Amino acid sequence: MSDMVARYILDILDEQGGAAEIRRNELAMTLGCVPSQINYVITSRFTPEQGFIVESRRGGGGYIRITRINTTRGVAIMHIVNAIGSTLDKATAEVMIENMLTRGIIDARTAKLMAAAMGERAYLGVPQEYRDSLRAAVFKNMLLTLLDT
Amino acid sequence: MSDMVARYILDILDEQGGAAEIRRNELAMTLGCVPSQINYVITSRFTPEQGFIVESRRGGGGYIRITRINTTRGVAIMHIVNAIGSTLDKATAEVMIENMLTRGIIDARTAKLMAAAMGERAYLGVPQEYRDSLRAAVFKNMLLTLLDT
DNA sequence: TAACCAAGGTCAGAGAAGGACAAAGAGCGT
DNA sequence: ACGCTCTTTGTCCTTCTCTGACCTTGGTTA
Repeated sequence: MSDMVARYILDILDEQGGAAEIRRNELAMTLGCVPSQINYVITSRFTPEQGFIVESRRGGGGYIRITRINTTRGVAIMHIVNAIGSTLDKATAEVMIENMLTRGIIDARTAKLMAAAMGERAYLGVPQEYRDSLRAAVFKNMLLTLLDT
Repeated sequence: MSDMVARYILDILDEQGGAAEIRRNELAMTLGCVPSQINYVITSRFTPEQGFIVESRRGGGGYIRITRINTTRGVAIMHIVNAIGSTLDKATAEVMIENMLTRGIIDARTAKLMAAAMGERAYLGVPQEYRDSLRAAVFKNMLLTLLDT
């Protein structure tokens, strides 16, 4: 089933040149599965890690939009994302940011912004043991959106 | 429907350079919706939070005037920083970011980046009770760096 | 001034999507 | 058989939208 759903989405992605907008319930109907199956497929096979961006909206006229990322910049970023484990200390983050800056993957302002989000000051209220994993998550999240631009 | 109404208003706003004056019933008629729909759209998408001022008048010759606000960057940013308390939930952060975007304080990429750092997904491993205060700290930190760019 | 008409405002309730998560199932390697 | 991972499903939740009944305010007119 999951394969079918995934293939269906990939087909649209190909037809539409990298962007697919679906309506969850509708798709579930046409493919004959429960709606949450769509969520499962998306969260398991269309993750940012695998090169996709997913946006969605609830309520009337809601949708799920899936976009494929492709640029070389994207590849570089994915590389970095993959290199980050479940934790990330400030120093390492800073090296990575600096690295991206010199490689032209990000501009100076973006670098500053990211560095700010990694700074120790931002995590003052958080117990030591959570800081680095949190930092990793925030950093990954930010990187992934860079794919979009 | 809401999208249509919003787009219609935004179009006028652009044409008129930041100010749109509409008549509720008339607009509802031309767009084919109930009058209160107009109110809904305005209260949900043209809030002060999002950078708009709305004035209106009832009775004969009544109107609704929507104006886009435009302050200088630094002031605006400080305003936002000050508006953030010790905690910040995701929804509020998103509204603020959207607001900054529409006001031209930040560009689309920056907005996405910041939104990513605010996203619930980034805080999955963190106990609920720390998330919002952490988010507030990260957000403020990022905002402050925007000041010197 | 009282009565009336013309706007716009409020609010609650129904409906329309999508999201999160837990429980159960299916396959597979050891 | 056991444990692990990936799937499938269902239930409950949150967000966003739409509508209608009723309210308030501002002009107009007799």
